[in-house]
Amino acid sequence: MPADPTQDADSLLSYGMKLTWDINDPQMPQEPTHFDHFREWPDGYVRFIYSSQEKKAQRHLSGWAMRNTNNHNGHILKKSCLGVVVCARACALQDGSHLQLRPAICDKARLKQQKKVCPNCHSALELVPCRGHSGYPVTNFWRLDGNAIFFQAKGFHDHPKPESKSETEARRSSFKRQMASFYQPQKRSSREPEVGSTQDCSGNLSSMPALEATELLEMTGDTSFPITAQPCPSLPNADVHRVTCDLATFQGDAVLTFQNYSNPSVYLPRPPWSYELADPVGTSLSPYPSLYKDSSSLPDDIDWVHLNSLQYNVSSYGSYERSLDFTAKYHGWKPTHGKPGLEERVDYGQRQAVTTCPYYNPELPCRYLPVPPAGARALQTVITTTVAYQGYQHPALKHSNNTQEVSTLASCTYAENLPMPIYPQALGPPDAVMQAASPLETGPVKLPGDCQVLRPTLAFPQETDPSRTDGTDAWDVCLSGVGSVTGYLDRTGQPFNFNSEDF
DNA sequence: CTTTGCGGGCTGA
DNA sequence: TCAGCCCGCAAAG
Repeated sequence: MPADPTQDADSLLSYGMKLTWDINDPQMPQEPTHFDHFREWPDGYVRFIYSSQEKKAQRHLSGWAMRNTNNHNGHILKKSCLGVVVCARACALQDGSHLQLRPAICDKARLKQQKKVCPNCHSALELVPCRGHSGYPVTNFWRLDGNAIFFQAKGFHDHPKPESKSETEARRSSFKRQMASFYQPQKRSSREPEVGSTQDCSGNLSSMPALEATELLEMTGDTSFPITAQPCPSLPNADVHRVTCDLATFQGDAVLTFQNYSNPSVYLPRPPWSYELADPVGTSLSPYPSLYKDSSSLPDDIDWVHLNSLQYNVSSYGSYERSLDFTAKYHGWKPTHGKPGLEERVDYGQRQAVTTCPYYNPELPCRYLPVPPAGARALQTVITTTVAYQGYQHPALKHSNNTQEVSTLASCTYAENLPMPIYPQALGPPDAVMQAASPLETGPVKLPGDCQVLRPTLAFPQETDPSRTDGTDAWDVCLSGVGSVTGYLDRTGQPFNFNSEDF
């Protein structure tokens, strides 16, 4: 492999993170010579510097539903996260996924949106607010300065990703096309090709046939509902690595998510869990083929029942993700939590330590651990170990000879927003980039786009609630088993996100 | 109609 | 003073 400057350890930092600046500085770094690649899903206390020519940066786009917030500073655009809209009953969709709608940005539209019902179970919708910034919504700041657009994010999103804007738009347009074809069947023999031809590798679209279009109309009255809201993992290069999201292969799940949130009118605090890949020994290749279980056998698998309670957002990625979860167990996924404010001081590579909750470990009781002493935090580090998943092929990939796709998925073990500065050399063909992300790598490997595994400490205001200090709630969370844990995990986000970001 | 950005104004720390 | 948030307005799609 030719030398790639971005393989340097310190290149793991975004260009924006390499420089010392704050969005509020009187003087920003002048005339940056390098820019970061646009990140659709920034998460954490990150800074990026985009080219002022970057269209998405110009539009201050984000995958997260960010609304404008007045900070009384005309030079700095501030946006805060609206969270995600979910089914209050957390019903499982046909494919096992859950609704994760994009909150309408406009207040009025959002109120209308919340008055609607889940298209799947007709129960109420619930807005899960973002509280990832010391109890407040995550905020994003944009500042145009010279030839650069400076971006700074504060806080870690403590909820699943909503549909991205592009996904929402794609779904709506697809829905409209489907409607057109549905009511004009004589002109179009089948609407399937319409769905299949959709560019967006989204569960929303791939599962459209799960419900009849007329049914959708009756249930929703408009086109604002995705059939499944969990964005399907797509690959960094949608053209080369497009994978059909085979959600239909996932039938065996009985995940009772969100069961602690049955009242749609109350936004119950969520346990301060986050997940971090703590892989003390897991750098070796996993014996995956022997571990992977076909989805058809899973419901009868007791081990799987246990694993299922540990897994992270099982719904969207189907059996593929279940295998990842299986791997996660073997490689020490740790739920973590933190306290408000601490992350303020943390930058990439210095994310604070986290407390491990051993509930994923069948040998240990499930306990909510209190905030650890600062010293303990200091001992913890971000793990950027590559975990080998390549033994398993996503069902959608089984028919492909492109094993590179598998390694692409398998290698995605890095924190979301893994900073990747954009140097001219780094803008090569995606294939080359992905090859660089071989699971055989022993060190951190950059990935284009956003891959999310490491979850830094989250900040929750309720963590200071005295009623929680005895861990009772945590017991509830843990011992309610599959439901609560995965429910929160669902809300927390997806560790394996492969967002289709343009290259 | 919705999104987006702007800005006035209020509140609490 | 700062941050968060509510509101209304206007432009744009």
